[in-house]
Amino acid sequence: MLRLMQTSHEAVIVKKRGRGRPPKSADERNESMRRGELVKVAAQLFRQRGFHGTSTRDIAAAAGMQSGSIFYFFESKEAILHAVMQDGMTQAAVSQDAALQALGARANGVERLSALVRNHLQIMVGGESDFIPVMLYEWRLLSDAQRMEVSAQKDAYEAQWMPALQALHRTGKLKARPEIARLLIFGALNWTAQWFTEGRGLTLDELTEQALALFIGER
Amino acid sequence: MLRLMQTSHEAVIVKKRGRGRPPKSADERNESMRRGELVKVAAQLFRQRGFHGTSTRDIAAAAGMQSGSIFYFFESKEAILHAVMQDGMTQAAVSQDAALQALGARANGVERLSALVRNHLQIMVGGESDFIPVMLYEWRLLSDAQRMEVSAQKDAYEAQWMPALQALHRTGKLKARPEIARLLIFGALNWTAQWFTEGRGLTLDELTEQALALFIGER
DNA sequence: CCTACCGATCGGTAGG
DNA sequence: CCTACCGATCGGTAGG
Repeated sequence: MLRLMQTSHEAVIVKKRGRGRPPKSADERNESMRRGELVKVAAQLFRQRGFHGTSTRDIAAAAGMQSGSIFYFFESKEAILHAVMQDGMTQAAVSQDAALQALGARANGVERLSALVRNHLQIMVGGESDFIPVMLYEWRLLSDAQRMEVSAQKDAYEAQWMPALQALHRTGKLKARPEIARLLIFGALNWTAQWFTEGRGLTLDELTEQALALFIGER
Repeated sequence: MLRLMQTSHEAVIVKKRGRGRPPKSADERNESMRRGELVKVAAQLFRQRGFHGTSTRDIAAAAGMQSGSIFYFFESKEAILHAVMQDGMTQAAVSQDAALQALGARANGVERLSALVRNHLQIMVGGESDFIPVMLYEWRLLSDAQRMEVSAQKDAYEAQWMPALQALHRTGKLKARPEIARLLIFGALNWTAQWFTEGRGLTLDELTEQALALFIGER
């Protein structure tokens, strides 16, 4: 796990595939690609069957590997779950940043909340990503240290909702306290993963519209 | 599983512990009590550690039995989960009926929704029952037949919300369509199991108040 | 209900 | 990355 590198003046301990060093060689590029594929198929399986309902053999087979090979890329099954959640939160943050950027600085509270709700629903039920649903429903399986890491990403993601909610509260369109509203709203949106199927009676835009109507009485 | 009883004129097949026959003898009373205890401790463990995170040995130990003895009462681990959900829905329905009865017939939409929200939150986070949280988060682990049975109970429970939501929609206090509002509202309330801890900053009544404020702009 | 046990599966590892 | 394998755990059962 640790590699000892001898330089002219000192001994330096470098973590394999550590954060600070971008992949360089062709080998390393391939390795990180395969790793990413594993995370992706694991996310799909975890979403469909749950973490405990998916064996490491299932993941390996779905990625076209032998069962033991997974542990060349991850030190444990739990580490795969952690990676799924980290990648998912990173994706979600990127997507949310883009949605807010597209709005411009002069957007009002209704427009901002509308964009945030729409983006979050897209992630939850849009079928493009399995990461967030897994994160939400397998949360407790992480170790304390892992949970703290992902929590930090989640907190940053959710914090971006507060300006919009506070603005809406000030103008009287949101009657609940912004902090509590945030928690209840995320509940309502996250739960859609349980019942919403795209194209069955309700489109994503209509769902967004109904959610806005429920929370602030307009869209 | 089946017991053959010989009467004077015919052979009758009677299901052991079938629905139609209430327990009679002292043995049967004890047996159904022990069964109920098992369901209760299983609900606690399932809520804390999840279905897959709980072994049948854990359940047996918590009930003061040997590991094999559980299968005298239940034919499988899955059957215990099913029983947890059935008992939970039955409890929830009783509690909800009582809450609605207490209101009287002249209650308006706001009062009705308020009572329903308060009762549901009480079940979710009140600490008295572990059944509903288990039901909501381990839903997909049931077999199709089991899920259909519990679904019927759940549908009846949720149907009782519709008159209140429709009345509020008519008077313009609820802006979203009642059917979609119901789904989003249950999401918001069910999700509280993830973040709400009684007595930490927010009481159950305050939470009810905030939820009502969010959904219909008043309490 | 208990005792004693089985077969299957699972996460993970050594060595290449 | 693969092969070959291990120890632990698990749901469930036979027989009393």
